[in-house]
Amino acid sequence: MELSIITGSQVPIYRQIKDQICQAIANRTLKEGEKLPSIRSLADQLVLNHNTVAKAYHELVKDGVIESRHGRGAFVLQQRKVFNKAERSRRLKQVLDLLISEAILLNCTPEEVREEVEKSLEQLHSNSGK
Amino acid sequence: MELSIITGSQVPIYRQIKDQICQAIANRTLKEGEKLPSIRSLADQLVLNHNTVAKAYHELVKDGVIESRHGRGAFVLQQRKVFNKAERSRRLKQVLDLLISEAILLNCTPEEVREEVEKSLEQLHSNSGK
DNA sequence: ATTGTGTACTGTTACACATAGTGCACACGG
DNA sequence: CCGTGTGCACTATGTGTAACAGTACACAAT
Repeated sequence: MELSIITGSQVPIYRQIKDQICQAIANRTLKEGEKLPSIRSLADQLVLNHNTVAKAYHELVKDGVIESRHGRGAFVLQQRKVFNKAERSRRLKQVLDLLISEAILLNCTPEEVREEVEKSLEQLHSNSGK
Repeated sequence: MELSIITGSQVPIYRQIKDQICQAIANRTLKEGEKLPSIRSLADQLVLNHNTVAKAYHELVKDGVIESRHGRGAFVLQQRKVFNKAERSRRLKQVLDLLISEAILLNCTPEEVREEVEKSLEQLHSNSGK
């Protein structure tokens, strides 16, 4: 597990941790059932307060990505939480509203947005090939 | 100009104003050169503090969408600021990173993301048909 | 018992959002 | 010139979130 944190970013640190762990699971860098670094050791490694890492882990538990066992550690869930179609659609739409606002502001064509979306979607391909 | 503000939303009010004005320009509800409602009148209408509306207008000026003339009011710019391709790509990517993180978390397929993107992109079609 | 772990608090600092209020400068119409 | 409408700039306050600092506790493995 090697995470990189950008402190100057607008993205909160706990969110960066959360995102990178999700990506690591998608990449199979972290496998199902595998143990995550402990809250304190990851906090030491990243030179952060342990509460910040704990918040990221707590969000991942809430989202059904990992499981934390008191006194033992945190583990990638074998069975990923299944969001129903409506929930997925709702949560994607929240982010897509931001995307559309930005596209209007930048005067992008729909084609250009599609092109950029395709570029970014490549990160999903590795996950779908399981 | 009829804007609707959702106070309970996670989206800041000034951002909602900014987005809706951008959309109105894209929809041709607001035409180039047209005068926007004054900061104070819009604040009264939406029952907000004038500073909040002023912040939204200031962001729009910064982004080259509108122009504000001291003592006269704010106007939609005739000549929209032109962002170069690299800048557009960079700013889109910031939002797309969020989208990908959410897609990984929700276990979406690339196809499902494309589908949702297409739904949202319909808001851009009206703009491209100028 | 000791160590490593997650959990749960209390404080504190910093920043963003929003409100409230005031004063000032500019533009326009009487 | 004067009043009104406007944008601009500033201070101050309250609220919420992010992050840090520190502490205490409960559980698990050895």
